[in-house]
Amino acid sequence: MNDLPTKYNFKEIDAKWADRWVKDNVFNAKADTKKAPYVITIPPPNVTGILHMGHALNNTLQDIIVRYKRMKGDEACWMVGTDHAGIATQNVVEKKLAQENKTRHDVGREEFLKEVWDWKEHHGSTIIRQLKALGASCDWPRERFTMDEGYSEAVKKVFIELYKKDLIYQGERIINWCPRCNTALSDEEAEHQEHQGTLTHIRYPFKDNPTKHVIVATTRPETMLGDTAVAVNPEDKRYKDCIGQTLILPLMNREIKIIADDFVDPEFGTGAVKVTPAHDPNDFGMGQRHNLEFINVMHEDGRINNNGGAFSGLDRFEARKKVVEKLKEDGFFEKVEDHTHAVGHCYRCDDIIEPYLSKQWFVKMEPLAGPAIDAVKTGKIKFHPARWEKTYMNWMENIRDWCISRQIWWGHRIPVWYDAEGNIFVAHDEDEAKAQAKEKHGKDVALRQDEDVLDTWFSSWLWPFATFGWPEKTDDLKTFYPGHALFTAPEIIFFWVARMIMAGYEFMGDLPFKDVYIHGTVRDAKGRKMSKSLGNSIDPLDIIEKYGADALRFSLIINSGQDLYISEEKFEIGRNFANKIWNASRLVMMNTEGVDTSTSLSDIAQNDLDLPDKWIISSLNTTIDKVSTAIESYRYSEAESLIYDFFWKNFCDWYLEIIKNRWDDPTTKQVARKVLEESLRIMHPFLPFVTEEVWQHLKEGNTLLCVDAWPQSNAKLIDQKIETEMATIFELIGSIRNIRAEWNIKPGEKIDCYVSTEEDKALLENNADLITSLARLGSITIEDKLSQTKNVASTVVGPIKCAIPLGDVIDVDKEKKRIEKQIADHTKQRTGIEKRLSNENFVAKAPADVIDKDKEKLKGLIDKIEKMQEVVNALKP
RNA sequence: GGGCGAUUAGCUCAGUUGGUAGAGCAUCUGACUUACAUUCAGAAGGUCAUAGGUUCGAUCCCUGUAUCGCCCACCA
Repeated sequence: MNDLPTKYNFKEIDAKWADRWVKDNVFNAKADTKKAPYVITIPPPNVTGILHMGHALNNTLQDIIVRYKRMKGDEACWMVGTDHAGIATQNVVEKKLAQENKTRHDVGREEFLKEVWDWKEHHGSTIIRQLKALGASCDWPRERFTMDEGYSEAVKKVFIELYKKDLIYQGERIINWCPRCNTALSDEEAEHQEHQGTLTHIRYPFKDNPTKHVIVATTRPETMLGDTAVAVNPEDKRYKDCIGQTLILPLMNREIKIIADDFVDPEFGTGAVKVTPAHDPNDFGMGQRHNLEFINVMHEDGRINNNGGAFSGLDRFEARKKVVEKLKEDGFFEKVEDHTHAVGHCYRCDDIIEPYLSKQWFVKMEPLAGPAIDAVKTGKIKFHPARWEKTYMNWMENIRDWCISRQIWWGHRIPVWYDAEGNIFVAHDEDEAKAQAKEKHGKDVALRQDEDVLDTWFSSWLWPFATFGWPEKTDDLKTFYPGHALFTAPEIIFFWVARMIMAGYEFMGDLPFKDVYIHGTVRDAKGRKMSKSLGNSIDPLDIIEKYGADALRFSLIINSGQDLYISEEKFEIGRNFANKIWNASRLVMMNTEGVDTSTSLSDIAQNDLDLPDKWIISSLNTTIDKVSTAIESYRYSEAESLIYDFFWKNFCDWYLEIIKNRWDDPTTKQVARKVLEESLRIMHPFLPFVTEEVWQHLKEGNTLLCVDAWPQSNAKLIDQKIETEMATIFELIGSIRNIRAEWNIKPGEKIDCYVSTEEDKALLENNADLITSLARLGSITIEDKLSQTKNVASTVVGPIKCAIPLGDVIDVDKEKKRIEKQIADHTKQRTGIEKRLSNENFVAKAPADVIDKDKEKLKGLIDKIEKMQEVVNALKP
């Protein structure tokens, strides 16, 4: 039991623990806990989702903090679940139907929804399984779905509440409409493609003087049939006098006014724009601002309707030709020129999308934004890195109303019913709506429910509290709201983060979380976003298979500064490190069998320890401190570097090498064993699988590491001086090894060292054994003055601490000059700082800690200069 | 067009309150040391994009320029 297998078999280990942790239910938080709760909520992945690198990064970050907090003794709850992802999911099922040559209209709404639910039952938990394989320590029994029963209640309640508060209204808006599919598309579904089109210039004559005209330009001439104004920039001198005058719309003979609007760019085209409020999003905006008439000239299938006069019945492209012909005939045509511009295409049938006027539901956002803005302004909610606050503020301060209705079937159906007269009844269900209608009409009337469903984000924005049972007043809600942190990608700050904050204040009266960590985007080695269509994505599941889940996690995090540029070799660092942990553990365990492990490091340190033991204990405690701080400050890659350096460089490369021939010393055994144990603890959040497996062997299966304690650092065990001294010794040994090779000194031979200060002399003398054994020398002699020989040595360590004579290599004069230059630099600094400290202005204004720091620096500089001066004085050629 | 970033070794990036530039890959040199070759010891490689400014001192703070990128809105 106490031995590790020779081979680190991550596949077996990963699978074993992923399974065991879930089975033992160790990640389930208790609502009736006495511990401090720590709560994060997962950005719910789409039910259609499969784990990609972005997920892997996002969830590893969350897992690190949640495992850390759990070990620290908090009641850690990582709320988990999936999002119904309206459009994405509907697409999957529609595609399936398409294979049978059917559309959703063929099967009908009810049957179609059954199909979607069916799909969800069979395929909806793929990503959950994958998260488990990644090692995510989510609160699995609490898993939710944004369309499960209770959650749907929450969504309805929110809609009704907002409606009652007059914060939800029905209004008109331009949406993307596909005339071929006969459906509305979201902005995400409209693919903009560069398109070689034309810009047709048309003359609009003045009513009072038909010989004069204004020229407008358009890419879609047929829309002129619905024009209700011409707009110019208010600052445009060419048109200043025309503002307010009346034009005659050609072909339709409608009187339209010239209006002034800032939207118009005087530089583009003629500086005059035809305004078609019903067929263009920008014109729609102008239409609202100027109270224009909205004339819809098109049927849903793209044919011109009766508002199009002589052109009614024509298809939109046919009409385009005919309109231009007629304009030419009637003398209103000015010219046509080529024009390349982006045109929206339907993602499904690739047909050109028509901006189309329709009725939609909206949420008034401005009243909700206030508390959410304050929360960030006052620092109650913090972004990490802080710069994202600017992005957030910029959006919040210019917030626009939120269009929440979607013309699809999969989702939360809008809880609105209409009677024959179009009266609106907002209710939880049809019965309640009927009751309302009965009250109004005094009798039973037939109602029909709104066909549309709600935007997916309208359920996601309730995630931090709806998952805990809201609107019921549950124990969960009481314990786990508000939460603590949110981890997500920058592109959904608006869609999701901002809205969750608003919902938190509106419905819970409190913020949903205190910290928002925004991580980078995962890209390929060339900087392109990873995507299926580009074929450049690296599948995290492949990496898990090939390198192990720990390797995936570790490598991702250590690369996670801003955006991550990933190629497969990047995962070697994690694989190598996990392998190193395995083998170092093996070495320690082979040599410490039967050792007493009940004594803590603090107690062991009560004994009179050797320098290397003291050093590794000090270094461990320093690392524990720094890693804890780094995790709590959301600096994960730094935390990993610290762990990596400590474990690999200090523990393995130096400490384990030093003690190689001292395994019979019981104290050393204890120290090595304990340091390994503590190292496993601090490495666990980052590499949970390998550390858990080693732990089981080390502890003979008595406890699980994932629910064991995070180590407490002991300030008494940290000795900065020892750490510096050891660094010096290591540097020296490195040099000696190098020189040995260079000068072909055989192992066991003698070498002379020269030091320049008493301190260094003592350091070397006290550790002569350590140095000779590690440098594989027979012995060293230490002379205390560099000046005693003319031909001093090649390698100088630090600011001339020690030199090794190996012939006529060093030039003492040169060495002297080098140090003198350093002294000069330091002196310059010194006078600079002195000058600053004697400046009354500075002393009066600067904060106390800045002045203290200056003073400290000054003291350090003076020390340094004095020491170096000594060295120079000693250097006599 | 609006907003926000980036520019440091051949590559990918650290560098947190301004004080003599760091890591990992890659390259080269050495080591077969019985935990690990997914190893160990070293070397080489940077006017910190550019031009100014503030400062005794700038990779760091301020301004301009260039190049690259992201988000939002998309131009009749």
